Amino acid sequence: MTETAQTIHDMLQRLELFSSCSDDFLTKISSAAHLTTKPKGHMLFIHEDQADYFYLVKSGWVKIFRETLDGDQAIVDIFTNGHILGETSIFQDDIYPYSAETVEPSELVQLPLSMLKDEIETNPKFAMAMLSSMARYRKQQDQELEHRTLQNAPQRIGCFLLRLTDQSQSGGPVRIHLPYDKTLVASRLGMQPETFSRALKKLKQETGIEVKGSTIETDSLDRLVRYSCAACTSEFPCKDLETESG
Amino acid sequence: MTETAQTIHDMLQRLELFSSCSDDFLTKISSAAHLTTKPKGHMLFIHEDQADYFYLVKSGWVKIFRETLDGDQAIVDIFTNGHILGETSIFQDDIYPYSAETVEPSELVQLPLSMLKDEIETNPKFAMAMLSSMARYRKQQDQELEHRTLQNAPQRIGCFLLRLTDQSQSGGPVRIHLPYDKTLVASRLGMQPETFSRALKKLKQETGIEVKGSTIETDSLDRLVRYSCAACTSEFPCKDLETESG
DNA sequence: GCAATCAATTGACAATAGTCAAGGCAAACA
DNA sequence: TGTTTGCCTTGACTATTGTCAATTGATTGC
Repeated sequence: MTETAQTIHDMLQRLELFSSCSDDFLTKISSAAHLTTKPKGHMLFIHEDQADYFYLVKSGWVKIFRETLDGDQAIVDIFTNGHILGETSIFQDDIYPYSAETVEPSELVQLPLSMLKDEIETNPKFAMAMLSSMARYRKQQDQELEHRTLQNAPQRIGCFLLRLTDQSQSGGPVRIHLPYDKTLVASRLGMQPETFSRALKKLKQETGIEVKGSTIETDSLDRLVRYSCAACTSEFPCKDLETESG
Repeated sequence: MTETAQTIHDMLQRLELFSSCSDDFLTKISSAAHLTTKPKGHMLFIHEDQADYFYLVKSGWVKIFRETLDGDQAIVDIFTNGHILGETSIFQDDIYPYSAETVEPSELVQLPLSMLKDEIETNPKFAMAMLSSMARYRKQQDQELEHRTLQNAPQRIGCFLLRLTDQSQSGGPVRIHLPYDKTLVASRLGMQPETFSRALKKLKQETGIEVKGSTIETDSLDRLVRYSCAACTSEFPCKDLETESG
């Protein structure tokens, strides 16, 4: 096994999704995989293209989105470390259901869908893990839709910030760093950049957070939680909102 | 096998999701199932309750939703004939991820989750069918989120109406009947009843549809498609938007 | 048949978010 | 160092949607 293959093997092994896979399988798929570094703005695949590979994000950020004929786009999600994307195309006649593009310089592992399909069909535990991952993702997307329905712009931003924090540690001062452009955060939350800018200002007034460029600080998350989670059906800290799948 | 069990058996057999299941399994789960008729407004289960059963809708309509402490609710989806709901709780520690309530008088089949779990773990083809169903549903929810982002109220209504039509037959006059209250359609589309009422009026002006109570008529779908699908990433007719799973 | 109830519509107004245009700021580059 | 570029902010305005209140309309039950 090459050094790269070994690296990929170790990465996969650490993912919960692949925890039920044999070492043989991991070795085989790792050998067929490619690890690449892509600059910001690289298209991984396009909506409705023929799908032969799925991707694992090693580092960086990748947005998945769809766009209308006149260039308007809706961002479905933005993934980072340990998330996979494009894998659902094996259930969609090998057609990608969305487009994917790096939004920061990113390290990506390209893996053959055919081997994933084989493994699902032959390893019941893996199929179960896959189902589990999809159910978790689905719940997350349901919540996303809920937020669009019940939360206004400042609340959606507050919720976004909270999800960037380590929710296990509460109390005490917190520093949050936006992982990518504000314009992109805006789009991820379904609003215009101008709205984002003004809504962040409002959030500052309402919760006393400090905004310095792409860093947000606050003495305590309390006020942020009270303000943002008021219009939500889940209580803070939101559980089950982590998933590897995309 | 009782007569009811036989009825349920036959229903399940006709669903794509269960097409890979043995007759033995269908007989077994049908015998453990209950077929009930519920009036409008009956709660099937509540968000975060312990989940022991999943449900199949035989007729009528069931909304799945979540609500905040102050009673605001977000409707995730509304299901009818042949759709199942509550089944994802087996991947969520046997906790229902949303609440479910009938919105029309409905015939429902209550089925034990434990047997579903067994079948997934022992029948790889069924696991695959389950994955397939979830992937399809996921794509549909992604599109729902996209619509909230890109479409305005009249367009969302137009799109909703189009999805109620038989999209294979095009051209010629069409009559569409709203399957439940306008208030509920509004909520399903993430808007207030007042907004729905005004948006429907606007849609009428823009596309020439005729609105009489809960019946909508038009000489041709052309104008409706042109107006509603302009802000969408999929072209009409939208494929892959049908699923049995919920 | 009539009251009661709930759904739906409408008007007037408020709040929220989007659009367009103009600057400001900061990182990157020559 | 100065310029360029792209991101971000701000102002002024518009559009869309929400809110509250009143009314109409339709359906149900007595």
